[in-house]
Amino acid sequence: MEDLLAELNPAQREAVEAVGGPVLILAGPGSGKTRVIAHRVAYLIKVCGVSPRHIMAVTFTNKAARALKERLKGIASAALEDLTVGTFHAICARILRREGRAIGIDPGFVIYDDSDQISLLKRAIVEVDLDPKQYSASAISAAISAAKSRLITPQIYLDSKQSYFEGVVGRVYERYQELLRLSNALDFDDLLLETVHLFRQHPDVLDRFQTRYQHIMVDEFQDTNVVQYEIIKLIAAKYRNVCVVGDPDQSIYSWRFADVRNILSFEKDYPEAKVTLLERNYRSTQTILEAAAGIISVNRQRKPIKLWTENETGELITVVETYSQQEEARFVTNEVEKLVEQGKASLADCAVMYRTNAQSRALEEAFIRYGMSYKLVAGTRFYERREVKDVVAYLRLIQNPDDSVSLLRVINIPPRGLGQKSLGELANWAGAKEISLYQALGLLDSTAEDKPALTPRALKSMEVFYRLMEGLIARSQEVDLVDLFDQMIAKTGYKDYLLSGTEGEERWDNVLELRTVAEQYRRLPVEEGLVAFLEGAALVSDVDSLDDSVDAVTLITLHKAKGLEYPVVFIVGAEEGVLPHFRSFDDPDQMEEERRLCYVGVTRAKDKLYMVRAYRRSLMGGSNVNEPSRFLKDIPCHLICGGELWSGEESQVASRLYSWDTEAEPVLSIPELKAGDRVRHEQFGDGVVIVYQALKDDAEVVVDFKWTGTKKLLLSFARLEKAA
DNA sequence: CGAAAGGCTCTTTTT
DNA sequence: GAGCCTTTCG
Repeated sequence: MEDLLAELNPAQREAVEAVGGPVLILAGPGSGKTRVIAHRVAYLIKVCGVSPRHIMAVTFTNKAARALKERLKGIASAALEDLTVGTFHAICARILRREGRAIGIDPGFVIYDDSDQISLLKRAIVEVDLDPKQYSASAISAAISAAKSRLITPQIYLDSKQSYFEGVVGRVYERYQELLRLSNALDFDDLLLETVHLFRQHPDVLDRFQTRYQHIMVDEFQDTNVVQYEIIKLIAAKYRNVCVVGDPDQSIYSWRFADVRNILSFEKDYPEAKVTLLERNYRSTQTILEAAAGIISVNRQRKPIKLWTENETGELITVVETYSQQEEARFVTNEVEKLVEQGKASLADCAVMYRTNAQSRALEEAFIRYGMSYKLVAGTRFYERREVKDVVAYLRLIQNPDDSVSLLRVINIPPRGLGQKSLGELANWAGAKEISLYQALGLLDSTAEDKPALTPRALKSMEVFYRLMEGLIARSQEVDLVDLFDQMIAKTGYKDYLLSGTEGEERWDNVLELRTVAEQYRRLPVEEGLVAFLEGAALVSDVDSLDDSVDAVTLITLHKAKGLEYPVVFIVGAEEGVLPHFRSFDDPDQMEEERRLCYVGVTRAKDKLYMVRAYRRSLMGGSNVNEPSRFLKDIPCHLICGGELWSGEESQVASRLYSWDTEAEPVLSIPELKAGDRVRHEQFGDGVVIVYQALKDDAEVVVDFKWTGTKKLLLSFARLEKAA
């Protein structure tokens, strides 16, 4: 047990040993925070003799939860099955499955993701007689989510409405919750919110959890919201052994209603809290750390944490400007190739980070063309693909037939002749009776008095569908998850349906991949397996599926990169409008968050950092010329390497190192040209101008060269001569 | 009713 | 540029 502490520095040690009472750990990037959490749990178990079942550790992602458990296996061999480790959402889902009945939640509830939520909201909007064209479901969704994140129920919302729009939101919110209840479904926010309701309304239940979880730890505390903090406060109220770990400088989820002020609240709610600072960085070079400090120090509102390291100075930061996003991507692949050839890094050592998902496209194309393997974290997420959602919807329906979003999704897939009209009629009929759609289907042949106005054909079709589902539900009691999966596919004819459509093979492969996931749940009792499988499908994040064993370059958003580290990091799109994103221009608080986001990216790098920008970038169809990111200017000059220009090896597109001293671009003689002119290039030979586009002080031309094909060139750099 | 085509809007970050 | 929605035609 001594060696548990021997590997730690004094500050880390202090944090590990402070197991009685509240603790606030402010941990800078790379300061061994994950290590501290793991050692703290091990210390509780091995040294303090605390049973694992009395410990709860909340992580930000499922992957972090797995990593923590993995790490613990190495340190503490005790029985870890009883240890509670997971995200807030996963832990709350579990609590509600066991105890939700007390507040009227059926344990078979399904979890609605964003798109499920949007479809249900659209229905709610229509049902409260509002025009869905006038009110966007996503705007209302954001408002509702904001309300839920502040523990505001529809009643409270309506009672305190201050504007017409809030009145609208309130009405939709109210109906939306009713529809959720009818579908026996909870959305992401509900998982948290209902847990609070459960605890508040049933002190006896809360007491059981308080007694169970005598030690609580929360990672990434700066990114918790008010509801999450409330859950922690409720459970920790009895023993007050609560340890939160966070870094205000890495708070990047305020748009998801995370509230850094929770850190201040913590100090107020637990005045006796011990505060520990972890400031020694073990990850990055001096150079990288200094650059990070330069960037973050501009923020006004922050607790000064001063990071230091004994690591070596390391290499300078490479700041590069390329011509376009394609060139940017090519620069990255070229550079990675070079690093690999020189034996400086493996593919897996390298990560490319960007602000928006849309940026991944150009990168992906370059990697494919270059033949370099990469792993994209996200893209069209697996569970968001149409075919995967269809299959999941069928399975959800088997588990919980009341799930109306899933029912509407699949009732006409494959086509069963049930269009909007019939389904609208069914929905109205069910709505009037306040029953779920599935219940309505079950009543179709039995009700004598009021029948929905359906054509005999539609009626017949619905009955067939109902019997199909009844059959599958019956089967689900007898067979295991994989058998159920196969029978569902067979009985619904989904395979043939998929294969007859476009990209059928590819889509079918995805279904098979989903089946492979289902196999992991095969040994569980059927019902349990189905629930676990569906819960997994609802709560996975992209980072969770990041496979460390594959040798490939990682492409990832800055947000998702939080908590990760790589020897080599490329931050691309270092431009005004991209990073910082233009949506944050008019709000200083948001701008500070963009800066933190940049800081998070920079501090992911261990040895070598590249900051890349494109002179020209196409966004939403159009093409923009952006200034370099303001964050680049906050990196001290002496940390940036100057020297060679970067230009693509295949095309002579103008690219150059961004230089701070010379804002003015080198002035070369620019020949006056127009489309159709004959030109000569030193290297490419003779050609004809196809496209001429004037820019501010320059022009972009596309030239068709006789020998080398079409090239896009920037006039000021291309040294084109006008030929006679 | 359903498939296909055309028009529309909205594009930040995600458990 | 993409997905979603509506319209149109078979």
